[in-house]
Amino acid sequence: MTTALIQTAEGAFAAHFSESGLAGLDFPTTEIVPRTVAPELSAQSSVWLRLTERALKQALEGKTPDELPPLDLSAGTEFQRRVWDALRKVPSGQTKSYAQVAQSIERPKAVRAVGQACGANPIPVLIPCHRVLAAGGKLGGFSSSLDWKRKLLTREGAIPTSD
DNA sequence: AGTTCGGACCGTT
DNA sequence: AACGGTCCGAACT
Repeated sequence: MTTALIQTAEGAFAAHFSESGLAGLDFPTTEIVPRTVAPELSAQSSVWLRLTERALKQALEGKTPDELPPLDLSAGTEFQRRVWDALRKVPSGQTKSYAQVAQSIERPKAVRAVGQACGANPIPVLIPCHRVLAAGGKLGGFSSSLDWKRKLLTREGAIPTSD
């Protein structure tokens, strides 16, 4: 699993690639990244990196990425992958509640579990866990800072009702 | 209107 | 067995 940094206007994201695709994406950290020699990226990984970089930048502008790298979600459980798939179907500018997501995957009562699965999302931004709000249009939670959730939503034109 | 409380519910560790 | 990025209704302020 190799890691590469992606510079954006918002800071440096870390992208993790496995043999089968993009497996993780981390929000910029304030920590100083140790200056190690970048391991060589396989030819394939560098292609994926370009795709990731492009997609990420588009997403940060609130646009829908025109192409994503292959995603490696094999680390997730069946339930989680189902949630993540459902998230990917929520278009930019729109939002769903945790309950709505639960219904869309045929588990209407697994509301809190959906919340958990969102928090376990290894590829935020590209898998839009931020588009899931609490009932009544309230912001709800976010593993990384809520500021990110707000920022992403406003960029997409989905105005989280106050708060 | 807004807030707080208490249960019910389900997947993960 | 305990914990969540929840939800809903009831009972408050």
